[in-house]
Amino acid sequence: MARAARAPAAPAHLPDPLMSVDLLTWYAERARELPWRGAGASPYRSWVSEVMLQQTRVEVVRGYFNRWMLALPTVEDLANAPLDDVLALWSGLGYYSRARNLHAGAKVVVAAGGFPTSFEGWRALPGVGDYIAGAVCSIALGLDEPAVDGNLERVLARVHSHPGGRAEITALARRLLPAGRAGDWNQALMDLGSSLCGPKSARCEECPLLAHCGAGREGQALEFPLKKAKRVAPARVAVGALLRRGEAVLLGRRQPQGLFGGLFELPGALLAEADPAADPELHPTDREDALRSALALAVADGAGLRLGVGALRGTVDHTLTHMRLQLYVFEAEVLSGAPAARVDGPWDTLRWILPSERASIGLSTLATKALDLPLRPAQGTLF
DNA sequence: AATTCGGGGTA
DNA sequence: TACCCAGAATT
Repeated sequence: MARAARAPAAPAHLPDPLMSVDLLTWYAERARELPWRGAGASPYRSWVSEVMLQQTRVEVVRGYFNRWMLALPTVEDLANAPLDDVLALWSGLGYYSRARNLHAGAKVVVAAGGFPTSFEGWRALPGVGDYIAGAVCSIALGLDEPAVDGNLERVLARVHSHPGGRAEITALARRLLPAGRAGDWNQALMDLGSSLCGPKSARCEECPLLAHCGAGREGQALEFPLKKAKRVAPARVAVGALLRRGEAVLLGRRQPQGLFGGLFELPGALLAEADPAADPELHPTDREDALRSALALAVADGAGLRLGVGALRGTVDHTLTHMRLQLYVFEAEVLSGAPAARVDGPWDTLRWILPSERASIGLSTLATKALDLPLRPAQGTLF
């Protein structure tokens, strides 16, 4: 259902301040145990965890967070690490600008001689928006700041019978916030949103806020907040070349901004939506020939290599938020030239990568799938 | 205000 | 399939 064109801005229900007492009581008994909570809390750990948790589920983050802290236990370690190492630790987590911004932010913090001590200070760091600034300030610094993520927006929209919207819900959160307990209060609502008050199910009878909740008492919890209609992701076609030199494979490192920025991938190209080879009506044989041509052109242009494109090794289907990708991976050989990145090309570096180096470079899940395409039957995989 | 950024769990 | 997840930056 699309957000109403003239949604009422005012909440249809205002809870009393005692709501926070019931919420904190509930939280004291059943807070989730997480590596960045309790004795594990610090500005650095809180910051890293919040960045990792952006649009990413808690259970996925646990493993990444623990590995990260073993490799980069302090902000100085992060600031001094090469970006390739940082992206290697982030590989598979997605939204790679988060890692690039975190790395850049660590350099800012170290240069400044320490972490910011105010909301505005945190908010000025790259990759830190209103939510993360509020979360770190309330949880790690004890400041009275709201931190409205998807959980807070959903729970508080229901409590107030309000259509939602980050700015308006933040204002409502601020007036309920119990002084001195903002960190616990924010996290309590996050836990509540992840356990009882979900997007598609609300177990209101178990909820400590039911007596305070406008939508819950009306049996209308799932009607709030209003949802926005989203468009379907278009299908796109991409090509990649598998070039081998002994055990090594030639990979390109994408320029450090935009899609998969700073990550390594098979040399190739994302075809334009209007490319004839992307026509779903095209005969498979004609398509393969068109893709071979597109691949040879892309690698000649971006890597300075003249290729002989051979057999289709396989295809990889991969879904991103805003597009569905089908990657065609071709075996290929270098007919002439040496790998050379172009300043304005898609890659800033081209490098022959050995299997043993795989864990030390940034790889998207898409690139990992491409590298893991099976060799000819009974020969295993490449790496 | 919309779009661009990944990937996966869940129904 | 279609959501949507401890969102931020860009246009």
